[in-house]
Amino acid sequence: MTSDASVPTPATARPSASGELRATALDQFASVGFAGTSLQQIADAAGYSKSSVLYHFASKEALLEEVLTPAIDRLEAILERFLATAETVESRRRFVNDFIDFILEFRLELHTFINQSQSLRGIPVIDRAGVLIVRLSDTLCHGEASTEDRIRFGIALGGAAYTLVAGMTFLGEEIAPVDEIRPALLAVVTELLAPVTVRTTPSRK
Amino acid sequence: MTSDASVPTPATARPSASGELRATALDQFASVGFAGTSLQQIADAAGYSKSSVLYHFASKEALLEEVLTPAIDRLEAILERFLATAETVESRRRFVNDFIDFILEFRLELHTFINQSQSLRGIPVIDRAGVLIVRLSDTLCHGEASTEDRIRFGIALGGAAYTLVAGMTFLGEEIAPVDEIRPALLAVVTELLAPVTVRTTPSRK
DNA sequence: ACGCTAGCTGACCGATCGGTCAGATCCTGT
DNA sequence: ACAGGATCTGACCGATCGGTCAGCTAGCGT
Repeated sequence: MTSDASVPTPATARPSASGELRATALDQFASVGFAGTSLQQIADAAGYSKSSVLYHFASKEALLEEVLTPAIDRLEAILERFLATAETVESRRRFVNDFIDFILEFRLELHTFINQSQSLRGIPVIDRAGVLIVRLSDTLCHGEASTEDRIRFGIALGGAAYTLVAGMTFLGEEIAPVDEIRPALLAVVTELLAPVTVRTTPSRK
Repeated sequence: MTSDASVPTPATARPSASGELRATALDQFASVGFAGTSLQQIADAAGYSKSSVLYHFASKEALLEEVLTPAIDRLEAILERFLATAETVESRRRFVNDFIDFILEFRLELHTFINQSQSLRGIPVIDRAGVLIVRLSDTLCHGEASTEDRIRFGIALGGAAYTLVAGMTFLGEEIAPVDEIRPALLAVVTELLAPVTVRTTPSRK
């Protein structure tokens, strides 16, 4: 990906060491937490030495940044796209669809950020994600701070992050396939964020 | 609200050292995580020495157990009460009400458990809570494993835990008072857990 | 006045933390 | 064959981790 321009990169195999380390670190960060994950654990799980991890990434914090950045970029793109067009029932529905795809694709990154942003304040990528979430919330609530609307958004966000990572592992024994989860998740999140069936008009006082 | 009935407890002061330590530890566990919290931090924040913490609690793990146990006991009582009576629309509504009260009263404990149960497996109180959650989920879904119903439950659980602790701190700048949060939370959770029932619309728009 | 105990603390322990550094190994261009 | 950069590693560093222990102090029953 990053380093090898000429080398053919088989999509099936995982030749890149830094990629392997990123993936391993993400698993650990999402399940044990950033503070609870040691560089030694990451190295052992990925089959490298701790020194190798610090060769590829300047520090533990830098590793976190590299791991989370793609997800934040994607979320930012989704928000910008939503803001670029006038809001209609249709555009809001499309936004929710994008959002679901984002959640499903970056569930581990989302879970990591959602559950640890408080304790990781000061790390640039975390702060970036923080203002993004606030913008998202403000956008969906049209600036006016309706407590219930904000709670709807918070529950959809935190609930999805929890359910897809932590909840699935011990609620459903085996994780249901994405094609089964997606429609169910879409239905619930749509209900929370775009209650179109009941009140199609955006709440304006 | 956490009224020690007969003990002469001046509401302003906080006489109990172990109580002070429990409260401080809970704050830290919920915001920085169990692994991310050191005994030193807890001691400093509470104004004691690390040795004092270990005098009152046999170990860091024992401290966690003491901190979480009241919440788990309460949750267990709520479930047993729900199971004790035949299920009706009314009993389910009452259960949701109990559940909301539980979430509001034990938000920090719930958040701590919800977001860290994976990494804390093996600790008795965590495992106890785990089977409780599964029983709750099975009860609400009537055993039949409807993916959407399970997702509804997971989102309500994880979403509430997130919103009331992490979400509120940076979505709404100041935390709204409980009397404002409760009805909103009740509406959203009812919508998620008791979809058959008509939404209790105060419809004040 | 005395001893006893509960509460609390600093000194200390081995283990592990994130991070540095000097090589060892391998791979490629010449 | 050789040079040189990329990759990887073990040894090592100071700091901090959870936990132990002996001792200090204040209050209370006698």
